[in-house]
Parts: sequence; structure tokens; C-alpha cells
Amino acid sequence: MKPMTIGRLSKAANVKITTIRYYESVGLMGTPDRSESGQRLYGSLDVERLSFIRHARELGFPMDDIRTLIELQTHPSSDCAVVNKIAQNQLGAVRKRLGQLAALERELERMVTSCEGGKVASCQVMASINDHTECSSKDHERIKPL
Amino acid sequence: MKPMTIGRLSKAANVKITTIRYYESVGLMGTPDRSESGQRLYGSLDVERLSFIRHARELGFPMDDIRTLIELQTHPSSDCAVVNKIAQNQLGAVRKRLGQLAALERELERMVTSCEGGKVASCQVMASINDHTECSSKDHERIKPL
DNA sequence: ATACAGTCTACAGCGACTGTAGAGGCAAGC
DNA sequence: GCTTGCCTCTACAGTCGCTGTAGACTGTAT
Ligand SMILES: [Zn+2]
Ligand SMILES: [Zn+2]
Ligand SMILES: [Zn+2]
Ligand SMILES: [Zn+2]
Repeated sequence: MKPMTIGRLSKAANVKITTIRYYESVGLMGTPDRSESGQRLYGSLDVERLSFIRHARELGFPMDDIRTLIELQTHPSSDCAVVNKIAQNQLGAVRKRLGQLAALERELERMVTSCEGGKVASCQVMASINDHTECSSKDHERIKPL
Repeated sequence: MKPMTIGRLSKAANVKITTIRYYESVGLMGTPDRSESGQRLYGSLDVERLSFIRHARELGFPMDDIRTLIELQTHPSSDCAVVNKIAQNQLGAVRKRLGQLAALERELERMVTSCEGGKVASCQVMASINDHTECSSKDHERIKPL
């Protein structure tokens, strides 16, 4: 039950120290106790919470959603419909992105295979970037990070 | 051969005015001529260049790469190997991302299908985010925008 | 003449961190 | 006790690729 410093927490949850402090600053992690000299002190609950955040981030959930999920965890008897909705939205976002990226893959594939070396002036890759009309997916959607 | 204002260029290339000025500020678009009153004036070459940038961005190329591509266009007799390398790197990045997202899709799918409603305390979605060990792709790679 | 649309600069903000500077803290070996 | 070397602290700037805003000026149509 000894409290751990931020460095130990960082290793325990595999999250960088600066990121932990950032999560604290934006309210994802609560404000921890401090030692006499002002160092942050954490317990095993903090490891769990931080690991939860990390996994949620790895799954691509935005921080606002993670805040909601953590808030819901403190009300365990409430309905999980909100949780499920958040996860389904995320799944939808992932699928949409998969579609976009698959289209990009096809187009880039076509480009690189049609380049047979030579001068820039006659390069098919350049031509393909220049000429959007050749493009299979006529209008790409704006690329946003997941 | 009449020069066009930034608004016309914006419509011609389907790029927002603020974005055009941003591209100018970071050196993707050159510094255009100005009217007596200081308004930017563009010609058809600018439409081509801006459209090129737009399509490259839609394909996910980072701005540094686009800078390189534009630079290469001004040396049409140089070897297109660099161009091809940039495109192949991009294709690799897209494929890597596709793999990551496919793993995310599977995991999210499993999560949402195993939730049967009820209280948050017994929600499988929550449990899955909490328990990373259940996870098929044991360690997800850090999610970075393409 | 008046209305309205377009353009100008300069700067702040987004998300989710990462990196830096410069200061102070802590444990182990000598 | 002292040095060595890592650990932690705060505060702030930078990343990428834009987007939005404020407040002033310009251009065009009726
Ligand atoms: Zn080529
Ligand atoms: Zn295309
Ligand atoms: Zn549930
Ligand atoms: Zn997982």
C-alpha cells in the first residue's frame, strides 16, 4: 500500500510521465496526493484508471468519450446504454475510416505500379496526383485522424 | 489570361480561402502578385498547383512530401525515383494503418456484441476496456493520424 | 449612395500530446 | 558528508494541418 511516484506509475501503466501530467491537467486523471516536497503520489487505483484510459485511447476513443466513461464508472448502477452507444459510434468511425483508407490504398497501388522509372516529367505517379479525373474514388473525403 | 482573386481560385481548386493563405504562409504556394490595393492575384498555373496540393493531401501525403514533389516538378528531367519512393512510403503507411484499424474493428465488434444491456457495473464493454489481457491484439500500436 | 460581398492582417484555437529549460529532490556509493 | 546520477517539479512552446475570429478595407451591383 505504499504510494508510488509518477515514474513508477508511468512504468506500471506504460504511459509517459508527461502524458500523465497532461491527463491530470485536462481532468482525465484526478489531482493526486503530494509528498512533503511536492511530488505526486499514486496508488493501485490510479494504475487501473490510467490503464483504462490508455486502452481506451488505443481503441481510438476521443478524450471526451473517455471522460464520460470514467464518470459512468463511478455510477455502476446506471444503465450501460450510453457506454454501448459510445462504443458503437467508435466502431462506426473505425469502419468509415477503413473504407476511406481502402480507397486510398487502391489509388496509391495503381499509381506506384504504373510508374516504370524515368524522368519526373513522364512519371505516372506525378501524373496521377495531377489528374484527379483519372481517380477511381472521384471525391475523397477529407482525411481526418480517427 | 485575366488574373483571378483568391475567392475565384478557391472555387476553381475547391480549397478554402484560409487554407490557401495558410499554404502560402508555409511555402507550399508561392507568393502571388498583388493588385494595387493589395489583393492576391492568381493565374491558371496556380489553379493547377493548388489542385495538385489538394489531391496529394487527399491521398494523405504529408506537407513535407508535397513540398518535395512540387520542387521536383520544377526539375522535370530529374529521376523520378524519389517520387516513387515517396508514394511507396505512403502506400506502406496506408497499409500499416489499415492493419491497425482492422484490429480495432475486430476488438470493438467483439465488445459491442457482447454487451447485452443492464447496469454499467456488469457491462461487457466496460470490462473489455478495463481488461487489456482479453485483447486479441495484445499491444496495439499507438494510433497516429495517417 | 448604399448595400453587400469579398479581401486584408494577425492571432488564437483545435486534439492529443511531446519536448524543453531550469530548478529542486532523493538514494546509493565513497 | 559529498558527489553522482537519476527523478521530479513547473511553465511554456512546438507539433500537424488547418479553422475561426476581429476589425479594417475594397470592389461591385443596384
Ligand atoms: Zn515514376
Ligand atoms: Zn484521387
Ligand atoms: Zn453494456
Ligand atoms: Zn485492446
